[in-house]
Amino acid sequence: MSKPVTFKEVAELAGVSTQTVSRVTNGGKGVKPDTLKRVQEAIDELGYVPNKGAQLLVRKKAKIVGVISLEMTLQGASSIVAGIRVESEKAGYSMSLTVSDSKEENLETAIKELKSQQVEAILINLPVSKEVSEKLVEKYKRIPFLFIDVPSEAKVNQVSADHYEGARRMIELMLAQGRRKFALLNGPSHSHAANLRRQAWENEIKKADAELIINVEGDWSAESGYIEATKLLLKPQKIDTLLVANDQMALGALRACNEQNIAVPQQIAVTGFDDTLNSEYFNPPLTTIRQDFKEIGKQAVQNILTHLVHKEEISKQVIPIELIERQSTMIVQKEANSVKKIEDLLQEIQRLLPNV
Amino acid sequence: MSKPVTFKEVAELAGVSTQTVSRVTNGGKGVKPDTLKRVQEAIDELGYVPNKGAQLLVRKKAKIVGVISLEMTLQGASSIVAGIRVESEKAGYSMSLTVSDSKEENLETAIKELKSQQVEAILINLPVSKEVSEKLVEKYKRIPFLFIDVPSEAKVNQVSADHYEGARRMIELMLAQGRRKFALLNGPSHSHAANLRRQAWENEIKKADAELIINVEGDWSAESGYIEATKLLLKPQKIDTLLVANDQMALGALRACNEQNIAVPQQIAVTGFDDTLNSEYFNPPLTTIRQDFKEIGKQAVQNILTHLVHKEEISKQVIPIELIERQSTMIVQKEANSVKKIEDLLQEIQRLLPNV
DNA sequence: AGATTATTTGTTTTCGAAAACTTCTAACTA
DNA sequence: TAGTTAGAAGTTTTCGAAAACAAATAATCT
Repeated sequence: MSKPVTFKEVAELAGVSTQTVSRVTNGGKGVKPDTLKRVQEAIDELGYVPNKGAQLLVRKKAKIVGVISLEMTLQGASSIVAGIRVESEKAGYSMSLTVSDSKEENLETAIKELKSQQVEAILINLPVSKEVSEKLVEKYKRIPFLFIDVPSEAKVNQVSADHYEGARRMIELMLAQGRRKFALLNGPSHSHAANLRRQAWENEIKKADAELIINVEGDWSAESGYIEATKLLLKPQKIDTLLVANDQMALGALRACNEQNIAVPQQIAVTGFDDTLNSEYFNPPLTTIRQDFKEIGKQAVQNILTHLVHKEEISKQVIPIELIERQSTMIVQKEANSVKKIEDLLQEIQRLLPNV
Repeated sequence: MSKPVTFKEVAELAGVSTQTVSRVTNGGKGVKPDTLKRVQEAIDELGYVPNKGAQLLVRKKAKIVGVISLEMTLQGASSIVAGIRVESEKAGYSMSLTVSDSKEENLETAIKELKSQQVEAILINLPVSKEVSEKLVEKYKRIPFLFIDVPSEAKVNQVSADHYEGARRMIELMLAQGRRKFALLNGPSHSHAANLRRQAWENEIKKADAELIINVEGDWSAESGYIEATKLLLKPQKIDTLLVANDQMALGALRACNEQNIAVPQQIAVTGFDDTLNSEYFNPPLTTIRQDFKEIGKQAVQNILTHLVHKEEISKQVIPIELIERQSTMIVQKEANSVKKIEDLLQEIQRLLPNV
């Protein structure tokens, strides 16, 4: 039942030497069409597949890129990894994925795991500080690293989305709409991306001499968005804009607004960040910043592979973002069907009257 | 810069034989504490990591489970894989992940890739028909398979959520609320899970002698939910319940209702399926069926590993589901703050009046 | 003490595939 | 026609780690 088919069995069945089998599995160069066909048939017949371990052992180049990522249930992380996978395959590389968190100890375990697979490079897709990133590069200098969303000051290969510019463009739009009273719902402060967004917002608010009324922090989850938004909406100080650091928290925030009968965007505008698959269908659809996750993954692979060949300087790349304006901030819309809406509202009032 | 450190260098540095190094890396049984320490230091000093390829080659057992999954950007798929990963690790196995779609040709490529890594078993986490699943098991009989969400008639190892029962419980709840006019927004018909849910709904509607007014199909995405729901809401026949086959489509459907000023749940109740992370924060929060994805992954691993040892009969397991009732279907709530709500509605009407 | 048993370490062989090298045959050139 | 060359296939060696086997040393028992 077990015992995988090997080389020799194929060679025997086809009546050739093992080396000829090897030639066939590696493209069939220098093998007569006749023999090639015979060997191919033997391979199919026996269901032979070359043993990766043996190949890995004997070849100097493994053609594998290693990836260390956050838990893949997170939207952004998994999209980036998907981009990496596709681009690696295009380049003739396979991808080996390890899941870890940002704890240095776990990161090192993950690196060792990948090293043991003889990967040619390691892409790190989780929040890492400047210090840790530089330390890792120094410690494992036999293998090139590339970091996604590491502080730009870090002297390491990196690809990042333009968080600062994205956040800046968002608040620029809000200011242009005449909004002045801001609440910020930031990401966790250990995240570099979250800090950039926060900085952009704080700087722009100061520059515009607008009011930063509330400044809180969630953990990226819809739940935390809901909890924090609920709390801040209950405070006496009134705001006109709620800037949220990602779409999931924004979903929770929208829910909180709805529960407290606060009209979005009429009373408060709410914005997100990421443009996840669903934010177009939130109630109301969410104004947000699109990060092209797949592009980030793609560039990460391309950069590290050229680095493997040319071994140049440190490469730092920033992927542009895009502002997506939707109804959660659109105030100046003509409401063509207002009559119908008023009718509906009256109906709703009628329904509620018995309760009073 | 490249050239990984090997065995011998460590042995030389520590002044022992290579076999002793091997003993140390494998737990250090039967090595004097003194020697062990010396070898460990040499390992750390050189940054030695055993070559997985060589290990794979020489050991008969690889201790790897292979997983073939849909693109990981999908909520459910990635949660299942996360469950598999955690459980494999607990059992001392590593997990090798390959992404594929349901095309037989791509599936076979994925299987070969995993076989080449000497995996001990293959878990398939994507929709596969009875025929294809049985064919694969027959063709690759040297390696045990387990399918997640394959038709239960298929004579293969399987773990599935109880889709039929989940859908049945959902419509049972709706009928108990006195709802009679149903619209179904199903998943794609090539999906086994989608078919089970549809069957449950159709059967129960017939049994209860309720009306099945509309019956359409989406592709699981929020976008398709929005498009299909918009179309069906514009039809002249009125419905009181919209059963949607997953949460993402339900999100799109909720958006469609909102755009057309249809109150959920007062005018139409909307239900989902899956209980994704966010559906608790939809507007309104979504009544849905919770599938415990991590549990599915966990059971899949446990079943296939016991199968490896005992090699018994085919194992078929069904994971129970849970009905989560939220506001998208709750009609009988006391509206304590009706006065406040009416005030808000009047305000909204005032705002709209200039447009008329 | 002598013999038996454990403990610790070393030596040899093995795994499967491919690279490096070799041999054989057929084709082409002068 | 002999000699050179290219194409096709075979043989040998190699990769790194671990298993199988063997030996040497230390510990225990009678």
